[in-house]
Amino acid sequence: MQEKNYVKEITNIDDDFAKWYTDIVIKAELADYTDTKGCIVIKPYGYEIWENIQKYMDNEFKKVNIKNTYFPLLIPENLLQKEKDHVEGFAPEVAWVSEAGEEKLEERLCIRPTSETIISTMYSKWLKSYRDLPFLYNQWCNVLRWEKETRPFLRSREFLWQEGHTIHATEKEARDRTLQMLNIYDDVVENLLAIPTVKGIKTPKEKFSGAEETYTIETMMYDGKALQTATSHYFGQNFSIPFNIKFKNKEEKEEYAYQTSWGSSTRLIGGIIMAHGDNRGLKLPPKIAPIQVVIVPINMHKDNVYEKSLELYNILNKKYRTNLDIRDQYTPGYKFNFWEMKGVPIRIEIGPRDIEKNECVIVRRDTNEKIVTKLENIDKDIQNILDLIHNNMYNECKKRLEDRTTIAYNLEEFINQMNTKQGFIKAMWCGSEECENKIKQLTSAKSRCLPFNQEKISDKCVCCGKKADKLVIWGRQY
RNA sequence: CGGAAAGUAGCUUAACUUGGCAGAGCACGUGGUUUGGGACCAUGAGGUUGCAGGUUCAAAUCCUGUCUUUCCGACCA
Repeated sequence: MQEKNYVKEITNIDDDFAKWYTDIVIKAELADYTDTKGCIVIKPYGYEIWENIQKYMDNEFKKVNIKNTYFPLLIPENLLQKEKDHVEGFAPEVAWVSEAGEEKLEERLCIRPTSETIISTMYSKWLKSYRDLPFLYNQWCNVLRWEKETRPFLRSREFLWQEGHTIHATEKEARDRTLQMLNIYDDVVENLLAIPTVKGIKTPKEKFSGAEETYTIETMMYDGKALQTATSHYFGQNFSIPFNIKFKNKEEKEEYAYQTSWGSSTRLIGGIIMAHGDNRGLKLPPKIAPIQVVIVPINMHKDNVYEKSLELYNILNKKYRTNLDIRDQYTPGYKFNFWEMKGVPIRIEIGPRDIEKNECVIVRRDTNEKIVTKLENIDKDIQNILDLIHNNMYNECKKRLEDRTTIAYNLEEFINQMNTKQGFIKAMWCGSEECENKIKQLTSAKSRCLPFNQEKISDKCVCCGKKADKLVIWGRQY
């Protein structure tokens, strides 16, 4: 039984990972290309993954008092100009509306690439007193960035995301909030998506345009490249001063607010595909899989296979997202491959042989293990196996992350390691942007973050050899 | 933005070099037989050869432009 004959029409994951990725996106019906350049349509199976992430994350936000809002898609040009770094960071990829019908607009409107500017403007209007604070708002929306090169979910011109924006009376409260939201993202990525993370702070070169500090959740994909799955920014007063977000404090003095923003996008779906997928196709973490259990009846028209399958479906569907595949035109073998490609965590096979013994066969997507079980135990077994699958998927990724994280003490080692085993490199850094640039130029790897979990592996910068006290995780990125 | 490659039915492609009826496999529709790892028989439908222009009696084929996708690099919360 050869893998090659097993899977048709999907590029081998080790031959061409990029091609494999786009094959999965299309064949598993997550998304499709459209006539609008650089923009994809997210199909029901992909959108349901997003909804499942959204549902969980939104609930976590609400637990920490975040309220949802909706701000305009269009932002007048003058607002964008107010924060210098921010405008410089985004200007090259902003799309403009300059006409409506036959009429040329007096002021151009930018299609939001992110909403700091318009939200800050409104915050400035709304804020009067320290008693009003904090403002804890989020919005689920689309944004547009005129990317030159696009890939489904990972980088498209229009994408869906959530952006949270908060203002606070004190620096400490804002800083705490920045980290609190980062921890929510960390929980989502680890416990919902089963992807281990590296948490840390970005170097000044890599931080968000206009931020004082940017915190990040970094993950490693199948090929060893890094994917930034979410970020949380502490702005200090960088926006509140130009946007005039101020309030009267207890001492009756005017003070500028302290601000945060944090975001995560449909890029998470790209992360799921690339962290977990294999040569049989997509492999979805049980907690966000649109279909958690698929029942494939065998010899459906014989005995009472159909009735038994339907019975089983009715039991399971109360508790799990279940699908009963009664398509008559496909053989069981076809369906096995089809649902594996779609990444469904558990398949149940039920045919005359099983029904005779009051059993069915449970097959795990992650290990391909077949488990025969009594029908009366099915509910309990499914829950256990879904948990096992989640943990196993997490551990597989964790193992890869550990295997492909190496330590480098000098530039020669760094280059050698990055070229032989693409992954993360732990190395000391002196703090200079020149060293970051040099490493980038020589290896195309960038600093991912200064991990919270700092170790002192040496006291010399991996690049220039000068005194260094910061540990940086480096890697090539998506 | 720089370099490269590719666009023919939903998908994979043949015909292109040397201009002369656009052909196949998969997928799809219908009827039937099947069903424990990608079934089979019969039959049917599906095309502005990415788009625009040029050369020619004649263009999928030659020329020019353009659009899109993919890959590599630059850039990029």
